[in-house]
Amino acid sequence: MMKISQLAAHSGLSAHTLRFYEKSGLIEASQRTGSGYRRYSEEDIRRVEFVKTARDAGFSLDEIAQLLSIRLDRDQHTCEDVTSITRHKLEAVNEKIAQLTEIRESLELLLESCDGGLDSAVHCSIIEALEAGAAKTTHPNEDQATKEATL
Amino acid sequence: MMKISQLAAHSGLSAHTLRFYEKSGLIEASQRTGSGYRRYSEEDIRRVEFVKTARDAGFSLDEIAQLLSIRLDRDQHTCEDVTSITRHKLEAVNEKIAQLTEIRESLELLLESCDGGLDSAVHCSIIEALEAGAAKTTHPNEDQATKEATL
DNA sequence: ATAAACCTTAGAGTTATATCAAAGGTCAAG
DNA sequence: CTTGACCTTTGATATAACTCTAAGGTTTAT
Repeated sequence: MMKISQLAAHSGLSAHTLRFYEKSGLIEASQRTGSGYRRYSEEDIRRVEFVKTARDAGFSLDEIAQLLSIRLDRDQHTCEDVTSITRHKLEAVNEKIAQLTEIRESLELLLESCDGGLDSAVHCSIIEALEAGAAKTTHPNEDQATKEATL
Repeated sequence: MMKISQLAAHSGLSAHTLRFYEKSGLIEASQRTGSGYRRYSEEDIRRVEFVKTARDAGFSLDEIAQLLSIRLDRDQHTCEDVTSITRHKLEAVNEKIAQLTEIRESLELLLESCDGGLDSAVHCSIIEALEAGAAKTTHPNEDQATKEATL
């Protein structure tokens, strides 16, 4: 039976974060000492490790909550339930990467245009490019591009 | 001289956002009507366009504030000042992309391991992988990986 | 003249994920 | 028995960039 600081050291999550995850309904300490200290059982610890692993894999706390409820009640769920969450996550990640890649291209274009020298910025081509509205490198998707995939 | 809603339509930023940018010190309406309505001059409008373009290029509002102050006082700054901001941004974007790419790999690995069928998740290999601690695909960089590039 | 559409402000709320602070109770060692 | 490390709770703070609300004043068109 671990105390919270031991579990923190063991899991790589801070005691603060463990309490926060508990408040969020992700984990719990199945026992308390008489004075109210949390005691984590082996099972509790495995759950915390699951959360940590899922977090490292990129899942949000909400998604982890879904995965946990599947884990706790496996025979009422299908593999498809799990892959669905994972696929959606993967799509969101891919979308975010695509956005950032566009931004990277914008920035690289800006940098290419400017020597970066130590002389005055009076004719700095980056400033000029931003004044000329040179943001969108390629995609002219004004449609409903406001998706913004929160990730 | 435009009113705020006209500038909103023109710039693609909402009137709310324009007021928010003003409060943040990025832009202003150089005049007001007797009743207090904002009136934007051509110069004001160019500044708003600059902000919008820079935002679309991926700069944060803080970074845009820096760029604006350079733009307003070009001969007191060098191209290096501008490229420095841009390079740092590019580095942050690259780091974020690298993180997301690792996450993508984790997710793809998880998906590969699971058929995603409609049968019970009792033996779902994704759940099992998360229980086994299969998060980190490659990089074992435990060092100071807590950089977390806010972007 | 009245209704619709527009404008103003200050300030609160949102999202996600923590992180910290305050005020105090508990435990182990010397 | 005291000191220091640890634990508890509630609730505030942080980040970034909005987004919205409330309560009210203005403009324009019919």
